[in-house]
Formats: sequence, structure tokens, C-alpha cells
Amino acid sequence: MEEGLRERKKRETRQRIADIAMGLFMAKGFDNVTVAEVARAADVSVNTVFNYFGTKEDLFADRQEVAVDLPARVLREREPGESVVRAFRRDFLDAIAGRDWRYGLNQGADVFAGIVAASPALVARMRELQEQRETALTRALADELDAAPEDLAPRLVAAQILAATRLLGAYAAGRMGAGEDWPGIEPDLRTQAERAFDLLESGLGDYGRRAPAEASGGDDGDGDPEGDEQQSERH
Amino acid sequence: MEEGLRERKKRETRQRIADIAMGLFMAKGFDNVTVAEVARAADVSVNTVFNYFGTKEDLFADRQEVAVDLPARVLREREPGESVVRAFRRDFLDAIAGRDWRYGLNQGADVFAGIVAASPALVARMRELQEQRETALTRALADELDAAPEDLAPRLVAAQILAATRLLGAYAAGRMGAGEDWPGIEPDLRTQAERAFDLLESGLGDYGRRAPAEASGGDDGDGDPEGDEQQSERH
DNA sequence: CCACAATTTTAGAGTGACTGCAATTTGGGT
DNA sequence: ACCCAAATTGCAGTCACTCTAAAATTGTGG
Repeated sequence: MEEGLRERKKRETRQRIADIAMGLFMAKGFDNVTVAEVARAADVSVNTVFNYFGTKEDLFADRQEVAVDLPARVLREREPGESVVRAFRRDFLDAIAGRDWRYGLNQGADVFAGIVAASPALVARMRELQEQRETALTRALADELDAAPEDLAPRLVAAQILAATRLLGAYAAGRMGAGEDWPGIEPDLRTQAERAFDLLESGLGDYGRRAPAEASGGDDGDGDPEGDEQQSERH
Repeated sequence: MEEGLRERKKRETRQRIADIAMGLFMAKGFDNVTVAEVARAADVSVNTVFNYFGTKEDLFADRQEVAVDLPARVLREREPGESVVRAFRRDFLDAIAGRDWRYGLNQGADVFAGIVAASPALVARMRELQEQRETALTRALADELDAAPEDLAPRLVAAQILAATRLLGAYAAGRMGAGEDWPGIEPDLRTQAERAFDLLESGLGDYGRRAPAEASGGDDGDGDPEGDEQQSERH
């Protein structure tokens, strides 16, 4: 008797509430749905909703919460001889091929992003989630490389990597939201990803270096904005 | 008559409300102060408070809002021949010497940070502020280097730099909050800053590279976590 | 000094998220 | 059938915030 009637019903109720809530959010937008409305639709009291979900935002996040530890897993499961950045680059490129939901590349992710963008509370929630991912990845990094507790490198590395994946995800979501179809987006996304991870690997170097006071020739104001040409390529 | 009685009173009222509010927040913590309380202490109605400040958090931020464009200014005012990262490195090191408030290095910044940390709403607010700084810096970067609108590099660079300064600021705040005095913190902070900006400049390279399957010698699990030895130095 | 209009402030009622408590229902074990 | 614990519920209350309409205040022109 691993799961009595009690626990099953509890799980079912929670799921039903979350599902119905998500349906309403998708249909009317997060801010245009009250918790009372969700409760009524799910045939429970408002208090029961708050019994399962601490806040209204939790009602939306629910599934996302799981994704907090995923970057840390990518790190831990990297292949022998593989650097941290290379692991994430590989993972992201694979994710493109599979339209992975983890980076918001799955079909319909733009609708999702639209709902979030329309609600300040949800935007704030996503930021918080990102921060949780960052601390999780930081811990995993510090743990694997047994860095000194004072070492800021793990935090910085985590922040940089997550910034990259976040931006790439946003880029994809943006183009999907503009109505473009996936075949049109994918190659560009792939290019952008390569560039972003290249930049991470090779560093900012003298990115955006301002022309010295006494410039040599006529190169004035139209310099190539890319700053990583002189970096060693390693593919 | 640049400023009539009307405008002066308005400005005064706004300032009085903000000041009194900040005093209460410092004394009792953000969440333990109601807007009604602030209004009563400032001798105005609750509606007047909301007339000047859109949200309760605005009552706290007020001054901080100004700091959104500061990173962009650092970029624009960098010296000839100076790369983006070096500009920020210089600015931050100068900020250490002057205990600049922009990075939360000023005396008493830890109290401030404590108040913020104790309130989820304020933490969320700070995150939002950081994001605003990021978009501002992104725009400035894209503008200066006239990057293509599709180019993710400016966003990524902005995110990386702001992550670095954010972490360094948090590091300082953490140690200040632990009761250490500034002379004890400063040299360490300087070291950490150098390291962080070095990492930014030289890139993550093969940071955290896992030992290949068939390792040559007895190097097992205790590798040097620094991964930028093989990067080219360009000073 | 006196209206008159624009602006600011205010009171009051209402919404919605969220909390705490006490009462009630429900499921499981005896 | 009986009892205990957990789940659910109703109810009252707090607080941030909105909306509307009624004062109070201030600048202006006669």
C-alpha cells in the first residue's frame, strides 16, 4: 500500500488545480484571472488552492520549479575531457535539434513567453527562478572543482553561462513570437549560439576597444564590432 | 519664476514622504511598515503617497533609480585605447578606493543590503533594477559599436560585466555584514576584482575541464581550478 | 480683494492576494 | 461503529492598490 486513497486524491486535486489554472491563464492572461476564479473552476475553496500553492505565481510555475537543477546536471554529466563551456555548448546545440523545452525552444513556447511578459509578477518570478538556477549551478561548480569558499569564479562562471543560455532562449522566443517558423529560425539560432559560446570561451578580450588617440590609418568609426578574430579557434 | 509655490511644495512633500518612509524602513524593516503608517507619519493621506510613488517599493528605490544609466556612462567615458572590460575594471578599482555607493561599497551599505535581503519584494525590485541596467548597457554597447540589431554580443557582454560587478558588490556587502572592517576587506576585494575581470577578459577557456578518460599521470580529482593559464595575455 | 479654473489632496468604497482560526468533513486503522 | 489525524472549508481580517467624486489649495485675471 504505497499510496492510499488519501495521497492519491491529494495528488489528483493538486494536479487538477494546476491544470485548470494554467488553462485559465492561457485563455485570459495571468493578471486577468483571480485565485477565486481558479478555485471555483476547480471546485475547491480558495483556501485549498493556497493549501497546495503558496502564491498565485506558484500556480503558474509549478512545472518550471523542476528545471532549477537541470543546468547543474548538465555540468555533472559532461564528458571526460570536456570543459564546462563546451558541455553547455553541446547541450544547447543538442537542445536546438530536439527543440528542448528546457531552453524554451519547444513549439508554443512563445505563447508561454507572451503570457509571462504580460504579467510583471510572472516576469519577476522568472527572474527569481533564474537566480535559483544560478546558485544551484554555482554550488555544483564549486563542488566539482572544490573551489575555496571565497572563490568568486564559480559564481561568475555560472552567471555567464546562464546569461548566455537565457539570451539565446529569449532570441528564439522573440523570433517565434514574431510569427517565423522553426526552419527559418533554427540555422540563425545555431549561428548565434556558436558565437555566444565562442565569446564565452575566448573572453571579452579587448572587445569594443576604443581607437587609440593617434590612430595609424583611415579606420575611423566603422570598425568590425566582433572582437574575437584573433582568438584561437578550437573546434 | 522658474518654480512657483505649487511646484516647490510638491517637491518638498515628495521628499518628506520618501525620507520618512526610509527612516521607518530602516528602523522596522520594509515588510513591517505599512503604507498607511508612512502616510500617517508624513501627515498625508495614503492616496497622496500613491500619488507620488506608484508602489511601496518605489518608496524605497527612489534614489536607486538614478543608478540605472551609470554603467552605460562608464562605457561611454572610457579612455582612448581602452577596451570595455578594462574600462569597468578601472572604474571598479577606483570605486574601491573611494568606497563608491554605486557598487554598494559605501559605509552602511550592509545595513541597506540587510533590509533588502529581509524583504522578498525588495529583492525582486533589485533584480529588476539590475535588468534595467543590463538593457541600458546593452543599448549603449550596441550603439557605440554599431552592432547589427540581431547581434547578441552586446547583450551578452553587458550581462557578463554586470554579473561581475554585482558579485563583487555582494562579496563586499557579505563581509561588511559579517562585521569586518573596511581595511580588512579592501585588499581581498581588490584581489577578487582582479581575478574576476581577468576571467572576463581571458574567457572561460577550458575552465573546469574534466580529466580525459586515459589520463597520463597521477593527476586525479585535484586539478587546478584556474583555467586561463594558456590564454594569450594582451596588455 | 474677489471670483474662476487648474491642480492637489482627500475620503470612501472596492478588489484581490494572502493569513489565521475554528468548525467540519473525510479517510484509515481498530 | 468508533476514533484520530489530515484535508477542506467558511469567515474575518490585513494590506497594497485602484477608482471616483468631493473638498482644499493655489495661480491668474479682473
